Amino acid sequence: MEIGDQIKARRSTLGITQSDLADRSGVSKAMICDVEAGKKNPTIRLLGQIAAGLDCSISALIDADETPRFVPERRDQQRVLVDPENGMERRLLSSALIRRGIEVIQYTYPPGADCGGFPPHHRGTYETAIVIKGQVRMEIGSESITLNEGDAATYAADVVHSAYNLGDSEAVVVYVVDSTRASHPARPAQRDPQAE
Amino acid sequence: MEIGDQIKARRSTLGITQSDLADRSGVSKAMICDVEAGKKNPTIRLLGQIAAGLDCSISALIDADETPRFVPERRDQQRVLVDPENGMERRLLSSALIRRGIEVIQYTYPPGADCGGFPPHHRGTYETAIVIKGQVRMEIGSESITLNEGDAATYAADVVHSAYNLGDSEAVVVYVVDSTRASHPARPAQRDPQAE
DNA sequence: GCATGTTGTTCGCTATAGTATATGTATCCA
DNA sequence: TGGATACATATACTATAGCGAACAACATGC
Repeated sequence: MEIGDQIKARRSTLGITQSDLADRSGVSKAMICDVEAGKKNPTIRLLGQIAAGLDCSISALIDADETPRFVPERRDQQRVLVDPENGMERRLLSSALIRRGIEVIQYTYPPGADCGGFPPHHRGTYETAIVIKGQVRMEIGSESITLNEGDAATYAADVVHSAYNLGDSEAVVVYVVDSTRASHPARPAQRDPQAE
Repeated sequence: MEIGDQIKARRSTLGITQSDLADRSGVSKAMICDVEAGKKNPTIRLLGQIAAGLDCSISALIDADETPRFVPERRDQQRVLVDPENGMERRLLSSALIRRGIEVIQYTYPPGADCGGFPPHHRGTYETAIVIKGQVRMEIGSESITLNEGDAATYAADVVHSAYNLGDSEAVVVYVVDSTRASHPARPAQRDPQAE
């Protein structure tokens, strides 16, 4: 979906005309028309004005994607990975949001398992870890913290980070990985400079 | 943080010079210099070239924010809301990501409680619901689905949506709300058109 | 019919984005 | 003292972003 189409789509859902948008954004009517038609290559400043007029972010206009509106993810249909070494289980809970740069993953750590560490993600990646069950020790770069059931933590994941099950029963942790602003974005984020 | 500073910061973390970036992006050296210094108002196309040269998305350059690198969120320190009417509990698990447009919230539904519905979020908002415990019936717009423990679902949350605890014990659901591309973005997303 | 809007498009014109090239200025190394 | 490298700045030029205003297409009305 092209950026002009995105503007046009948002404008029509708001039920406003090009003239209205011109007034609200302070951008000339002619410019609105040309940008929607893909005839002009707007500056970032102008795009910011248009986005403001549309009550949305510039990113929303740039990163247009067609995420399906409803995606059930039954437990028995989830993508599961089990480490044969230590029995650690990894479940992907949100495949639909991956293209938007967000992952939701559930880890189940067997009791006493040494689950190794994760290599650093790209710069700008953040994670939220939520301990659903058990007690885990997390090492994030130089930080180190013990989380009990119900605890959570959010951290920059661009360093080596790891979790260890401290308890004598299995531990369950849900991770929300936000790479929406990371280097080497997961999703195809660049729009091609259209030829003139 | 200004967009030029963001480019400069990412460039230096990559350890490349302005000339290198000019080569990698196909943008003139002089332009790189001026954009970094905030003296030019780049077009979206040029910004795309620069972003490609920096291996990141345009959004990453625009939505610069300083999210703290480590935020523990102990259960007894979490922001909690309890509905006196039906005993429903709401816990905010990730306050640090809110400014990035992502919320992680845990709901605890008492058995048999009618927990009402949620009004539609803004267009472009998506949610992932993960049933940690119990059995809930979810109504999302015209869709309707029963989720058991371990099930998850991702859906566009720009329609009325609600969850009902079907079981005879409490149900726990974790919601990941992604409004990174929504209208009326939660975070201050527009950059001010800087005066020339 | 022909006024009167309303929405979208095209037409000049001016300001400026963007280029290549040259110059200045540090710093570091020989 | 010279010569590399990395960054900043200045100049002259071309392409085009962005504007106001006129224009077309399609409705409505009387």
